[in-house]
Amino acid sequence: MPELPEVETVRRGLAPVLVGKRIARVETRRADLRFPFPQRFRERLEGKKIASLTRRGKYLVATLSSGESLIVHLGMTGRFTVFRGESKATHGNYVYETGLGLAHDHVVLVLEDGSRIVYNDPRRFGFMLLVPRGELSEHPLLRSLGAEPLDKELTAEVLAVKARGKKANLKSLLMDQRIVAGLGNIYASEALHRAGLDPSRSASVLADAKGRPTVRAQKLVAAIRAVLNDAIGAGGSTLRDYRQADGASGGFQKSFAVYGREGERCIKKGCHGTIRRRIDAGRATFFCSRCQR
DNA sequence: ACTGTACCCTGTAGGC
DNA sequence: TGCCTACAGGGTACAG
Repeated sequence: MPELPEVETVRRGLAPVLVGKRIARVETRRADLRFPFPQRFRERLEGKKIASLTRRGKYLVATLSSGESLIVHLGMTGRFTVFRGESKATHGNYVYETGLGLAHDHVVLVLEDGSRIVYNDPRRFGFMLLVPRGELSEHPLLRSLGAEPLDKELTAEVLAVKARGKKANLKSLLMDQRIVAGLGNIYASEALHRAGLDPSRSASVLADAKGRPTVRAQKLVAAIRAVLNDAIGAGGSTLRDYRQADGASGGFQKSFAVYGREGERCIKKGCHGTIRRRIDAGRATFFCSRCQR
């Protein structure tokens, strides 16, 4: 579910509630998510202040006053919802009764101001880890992450260097978190459509014989940035599970050019192609066979 | 060193 | 209605 725009939207929703606040109490409703919770998980969070909430790729990183950082990945269906002290709150179709909780409410952070931050995750592909702050950048999960697409570090040059000599196709390249951090199945398809590139083309078209970036690489970097920024502006994309921290749906699914639009007309000006769906590396890929080359 | 497949888990949609 | 299959935003562990 959550790719970079969704994680960033959740971060922006949580930050005003969490940053500068102290965690009074932690409830865990089971022993594990994707991985077991860290040793003494609750004790290591309770009484600590949250100094900052940042994002790296699809990871959320909360820095604690104890010197440790809480790393969270939302997996496919992870969701944070904020409840500000009400005994009963309704957000869209999501109803939460304090103290009871819904199925799959796995973790509750109770802040000293009474706010409750509930982590819900039906499929449990998400996880939470605690890492000493100094070891954050060397942590195996974060260490190998590629360029942050909205920062300057993602350039056509970087993409060309990483794509050189690769057999993988463009879609797989964009999905590879070691190359670019934060793109998933939706935004890889959407970015390739914006760039006019066929997802099944070899990634090697991004570099010339000397390893210099091609025009295609420049177009692709611009398309990645644009689609991610547009999606963040719309509060992310809601297909089924994803919600913002206040329970609201995202809006970018209304602007998909290709994702989920199999059989429909291409919306690109002057192109009257039909959107196709294909399985690539086990994942559904959507594209226009006419304007994506 | 790379690549494709199976798998983790639950819910939902569609065909029969 | 119910049963069965396929599929879903994630990543990883393998086998080849």
